[in-house]
Amino acid sequence: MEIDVGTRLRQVREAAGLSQRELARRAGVTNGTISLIEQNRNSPSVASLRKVLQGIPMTLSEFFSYEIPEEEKIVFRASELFEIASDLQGDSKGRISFRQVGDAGKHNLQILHEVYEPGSDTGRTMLQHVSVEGGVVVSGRFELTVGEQKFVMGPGDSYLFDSRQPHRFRNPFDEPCVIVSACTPPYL
Amino acid sequence: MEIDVGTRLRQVREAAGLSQRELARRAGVTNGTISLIEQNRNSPSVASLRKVLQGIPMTLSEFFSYEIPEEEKIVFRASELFEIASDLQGDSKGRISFRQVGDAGKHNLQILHEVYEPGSDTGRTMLQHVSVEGGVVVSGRFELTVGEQKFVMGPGDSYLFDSRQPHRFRNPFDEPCVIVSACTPPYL
DNA sequence: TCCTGTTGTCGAATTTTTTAAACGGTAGTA
DNA sequence: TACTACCGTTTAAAAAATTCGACAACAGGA
Repeated sequence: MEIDVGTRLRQVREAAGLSQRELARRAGVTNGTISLIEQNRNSPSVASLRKVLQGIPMTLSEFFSYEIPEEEKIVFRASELFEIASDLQGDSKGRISFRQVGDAGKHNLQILHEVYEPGSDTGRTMLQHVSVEGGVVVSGRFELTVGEQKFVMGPGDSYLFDSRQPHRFRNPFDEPCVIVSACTPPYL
Repeated sequence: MEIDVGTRLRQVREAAGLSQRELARRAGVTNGTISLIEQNRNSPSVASLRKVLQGIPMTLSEFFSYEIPEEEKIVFRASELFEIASDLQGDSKGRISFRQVGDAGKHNLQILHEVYEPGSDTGRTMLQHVSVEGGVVVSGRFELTVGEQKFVMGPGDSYLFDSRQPHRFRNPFDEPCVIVSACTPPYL
């Protein structure tokens, strides 16, 4: 369940030791606005909430990161891994398989069993998303491009980088490549 | 720097493979609203943005998590994986090897190449930490205990759970077991 | 070609948020 | 007791977001 925005704002404002008026002054809104938001009498626009949080200061992402734990399925058999959309192969000849462990969104951790067939390629338009990702090569070889850099990876080799850097996976070799990767937060 | 809300929404909507109307239907808003937001002609209220994201689905926190990139070492050769302290084997006979990819702390994502020799065990005092962890069995078998539940895992099987639940890894079989696992935030 | 369904955009009316200014309450000081 | 300074709340007008309905563009099928 999610706590309401008003209560959350009151929490963070008070944690910052600010009065409604003081925060309003720093944020460039009126104190009335903050009062109404905290009472959940209106739902702030993103624009104004952003301004308000700049007065704390706090990012929108931090503001909204409050969740509760829960029980879930734990073990997923080899056959139960969920094949996620891989229509991103673009101009690639070989197939790419992305099989996901469990519900990545719920846990904020995405673990994939990836198979790159010979000739496969995530495409010339580089991937980019807001995550951190890494992996270990289980078998085969592949070519990893991150930003301007190219790497050829083999069994036991591994990588870890900020996914905001443009990246691309390609298997120009003649044997399939198997990787176990992790990504947080998940990339759909 | 931050990308604008409209562009971001368009990104995630298209990544989800939804049209404006389809997303609108799922979210319970009108397509016009989504059109205007994506053009940055208005700044959605938190209430409506939340509704829209539920149609994706995506949390507000995820939606707003985009920040600035950085340069780092990316690739770690098989020989470069760092063996982290494994004095937790307790009463275990076989050795456990935890080899970490890169600097887990920096990226908030810990990826391990783990080898459980026959007879190895993380110990009777169950592990517990504030993380989410998951992994895929590359070869061999092992026994996973989470809370009250016990699982025997084989090649291709995987797991994903909240590490606050007490857990234990054990290899009572007569062949080594290799796992690639991920944990966020890292568990030292 | 026409028909049908879909796409994203746009204008006018409606609804909601934001502002600006006032209100009552509390605490400290003289 | 006043006075001052601050607190959070409230109200009516102004501003902005949302809806509703229509529009043009495009694609596929008959």
